[in-house]
Amino acid sequence: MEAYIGPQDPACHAYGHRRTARTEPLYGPPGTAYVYFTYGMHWCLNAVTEPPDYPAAVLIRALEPIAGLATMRRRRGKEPLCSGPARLCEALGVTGALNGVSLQRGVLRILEGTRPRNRDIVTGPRIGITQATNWPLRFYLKSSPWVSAAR
DNA sequence: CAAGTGATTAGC
DNA sequence: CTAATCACTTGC
Repeated sequence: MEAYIGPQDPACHAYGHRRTARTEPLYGPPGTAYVYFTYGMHWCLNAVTEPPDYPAAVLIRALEPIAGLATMRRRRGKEPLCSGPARLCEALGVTGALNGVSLQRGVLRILEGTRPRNRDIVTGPRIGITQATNWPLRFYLKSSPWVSAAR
């Protein structure tokens, strides 16, 4: 995942408190989905992280597909299934219809699971951005094949 | 490496 | 209104 840490982050969609129709969900409560459409064809899923009116979120870049593999394969049509922010949205069927919904209750939820040990979490520069390119706000598991396939 | 693709945004 | 940009993926 990658953090987009708010008004002072030039790579954040809400940089400088930019508040438009698109960025509105970022100003909602933590646990809100922020789903945006980019490059004319891809959806990307974020989870809002800060209290209302402080627009910050994390972009989900990869996950380990555990259940519903057949459905994911049908939606994606190819591998990898969930390595990459737009791939994972396609595999999970996430679209703009879920923009602004709660990720704590509803059809799309982020559950509390087994937390990785801190020493297994690695940081690095965020991918694919043109601003603040070397801020170490990408967090991932070094030994995870799913994130390595996410570039 | 470049193309595809269209919403979003800033700037007239 | 116009034009530039874009937190990506795929196929050369």
